[in-house]
Amino acid sequence: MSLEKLANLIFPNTTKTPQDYLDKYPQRDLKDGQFVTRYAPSPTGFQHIGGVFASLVSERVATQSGGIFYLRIEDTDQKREVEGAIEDTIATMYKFGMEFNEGMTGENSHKGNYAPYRQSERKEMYEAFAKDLILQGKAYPCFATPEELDALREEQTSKKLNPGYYGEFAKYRNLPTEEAISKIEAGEQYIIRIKSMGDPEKRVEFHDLVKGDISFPENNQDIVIIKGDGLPTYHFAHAVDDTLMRTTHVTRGEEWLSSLPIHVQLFEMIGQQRPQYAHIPTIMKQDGGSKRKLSKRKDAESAVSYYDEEGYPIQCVVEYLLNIINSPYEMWRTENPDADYHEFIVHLDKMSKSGALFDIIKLNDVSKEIIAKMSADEMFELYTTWAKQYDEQMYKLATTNEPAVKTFFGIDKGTAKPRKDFAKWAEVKEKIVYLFDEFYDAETVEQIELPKTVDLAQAQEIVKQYKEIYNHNLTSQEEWFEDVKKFATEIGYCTNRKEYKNNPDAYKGMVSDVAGTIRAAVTHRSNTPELFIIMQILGEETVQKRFDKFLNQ
RNA sequence: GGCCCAUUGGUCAAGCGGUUAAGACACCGCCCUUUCACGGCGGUAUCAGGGGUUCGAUUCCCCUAUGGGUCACCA
Repeated sequence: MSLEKLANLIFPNTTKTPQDYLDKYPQRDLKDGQFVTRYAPSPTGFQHIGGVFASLVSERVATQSGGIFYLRIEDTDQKREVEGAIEDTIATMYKFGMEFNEGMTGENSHKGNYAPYRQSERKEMYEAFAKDLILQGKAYPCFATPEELDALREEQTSKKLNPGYYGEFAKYRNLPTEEAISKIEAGEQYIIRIKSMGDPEKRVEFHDLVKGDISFPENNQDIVIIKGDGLPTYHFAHAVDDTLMRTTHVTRGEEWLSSLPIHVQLFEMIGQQRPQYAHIPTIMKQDGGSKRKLSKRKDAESAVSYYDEEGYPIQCVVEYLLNIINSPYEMWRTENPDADYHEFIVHLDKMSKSGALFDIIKLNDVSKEIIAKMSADEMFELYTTWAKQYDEQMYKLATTNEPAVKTFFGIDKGTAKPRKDFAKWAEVKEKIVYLFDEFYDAETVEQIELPKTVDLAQAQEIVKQYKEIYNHNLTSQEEWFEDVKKFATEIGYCTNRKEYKNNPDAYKGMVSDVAGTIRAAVTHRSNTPELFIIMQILGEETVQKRFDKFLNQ
C-alpha cells in the first residue's frame, strides 16, 4: 500500500476524509428553483465595476429565487493580497445594495453555516480531498522545477506542440510511488497534480445558462491542484468549495469559460455533481477601432470609487448595470416608473452573449431620470452627503443655505415633466453657484453668457431699463413673465415668434432676448431653471445689486 | 498559433423561417417655449462577407473576416 504511505507522507496531519466534510456540510434544504450563488473575489484591493456587475447578477438570481447568495474570499494567492481589501469588498457590496446571506462580514468575521468563507482557512478541506485523490492514484506529487517547466514549454512551442504538462511530457506522472516517497523524504520540493485521463480527441459538452450549449476537447493537462505553498489552485478550490458550500449555480466572468473542461473533470474526479454555470460577458470599452476590457489603468470608470467621487447615486449605477444585464429592464422601468429595481426579474438566458461597451452617456441619462424623480429633500440629503466628502466648500454653502438650495432643487418637482439637470453630484456646483454672491461676484465679464443675438452694450441698455420697472413682489412665474413681455414690447421687442419671423426688421429682437439678458445679468448663465424662482431665492436686494454690477461691467 | 465564444444602426439592443427589422441613448430637424431644459412629432443610421438548406432567410448549416477570451505553482 505504497499510495497510502505516499498520501500520509504528504498529508501527515490530514485525518478527515472528503466524506467527513460532505457530512459536515450537508445539502441545503432548497425548494425547487432556488439558487445558491456566490461572489468569490480575490482580495486584491481594487474594486472593479466588472466585479459589481458580476456580483449583481449572482445576487439578483439568488435573491429573486428565494435562495442563498454568499460571499467567499479567494485568497489563495498570498502575493497579490492587499490589506483591507476584504473590508473594501464587503463595503462595496453593501453600497450597491447587495445583501449576502452568508459569507465574510469583516476581516475576521463571518455568518453562515458553511464557514469558513475564506479559502486560506479551508486548507484542511482541500488537503482531505487532495489526499483522497492521491490515495486513489488520481493525483501525484510533481517535482518539476519552474525552470524545468519553462524549458519544457519552450521546447514544445518550438516544435509547435501544445504547451503544458501532459502525457509523455508529464515527467513525474508515472514515477514509481517508492521513488516519489524517497524524493519527498529527501526533502525535494513538489506540488500536487492530477493525473488527467482526459482525451483531447473526445469532447466535453455542457450547457451554459448564458452561452448555451458549448463543447470543448477534454482536458489532458495534469493541472496543479495544490501549489508549493500548500494552498490549492483556483480550479481545485472551486471544485471543493462549491461542492461543500453546496453552490447550485456558478456565475462568473466568461474568462473562465475555457477552463471549464478542467472543472468538469475535477468534479468527476472527486465524485461530485458539478453546479450549473452561467458565464457572463465582460464589460468592454471602445478604444479606437476595437473593443477591450475596461482597464484599471486607462479607464477611470472601471473603479467603483469613480462613481463615488463623481457623485452618481448608487441606484443609478445599479439601474444602468441592470440595463446591460437584461435589456428588457428599460421597458420594465418605463412600465413601472416607481417600482423598486429589486422587483425586476433577471433572466440569465436573456443576457447578451457578447460583452457590452460601457456607455457613460447612457449612464448619465439613466441617472438624470432617477435624480429628476427625487424629492428636493432627498436630493439635498444625498448631495450634502457627497459634498461633505468631496467638496467641502459646497458642503458649507449648501448646509448654511439649506432653504435656498432646497428651493432650487425643488424647482419643477412634482410636475409631470421635472427638469433633468443633474446626472451626478459633481455637476451641481456649476449649475447652482450663482445663488451665492461669493461665486457670482468673482466671475469676470468673459464668463457672462449673453443671448447669441445680444451684445453687452445692448444687454446693459435692456437691464438699465428693466431695473427701473422690476417688481419683486409678483407672486407667480406667469405674472412675472407677463410683466417681462409687457416690458419687452415697450422697448421694441417682439413677444410672438411667428410675427417676429414674418417681420424681423420691425423689432429689436425677441422677448427671449430680453429674458435671456435678464438671466445673464442675474446669474451669468444662459441655462438656468425658472428665473422667477431664482430671483425669489436671491431676494430683491441681491437682484438689484446684480443689476448694478452688470451695468458696471 | 491551438482551443473556445461572439458578430443586428455610433452605443445598448428586440427579433427566435415570411416584420414597413421594435424600443432606449446619442445625433439632426420641426413644434411647444422667456433662456436652458422637459415634452411632443419626425428624421439619418443596422442584419460583417460568401456559399448552401428552403417556396422564402436577420433567423438554420458551412466557410471566411473581424472582435473577444484562454493556453501559470494568478485568480
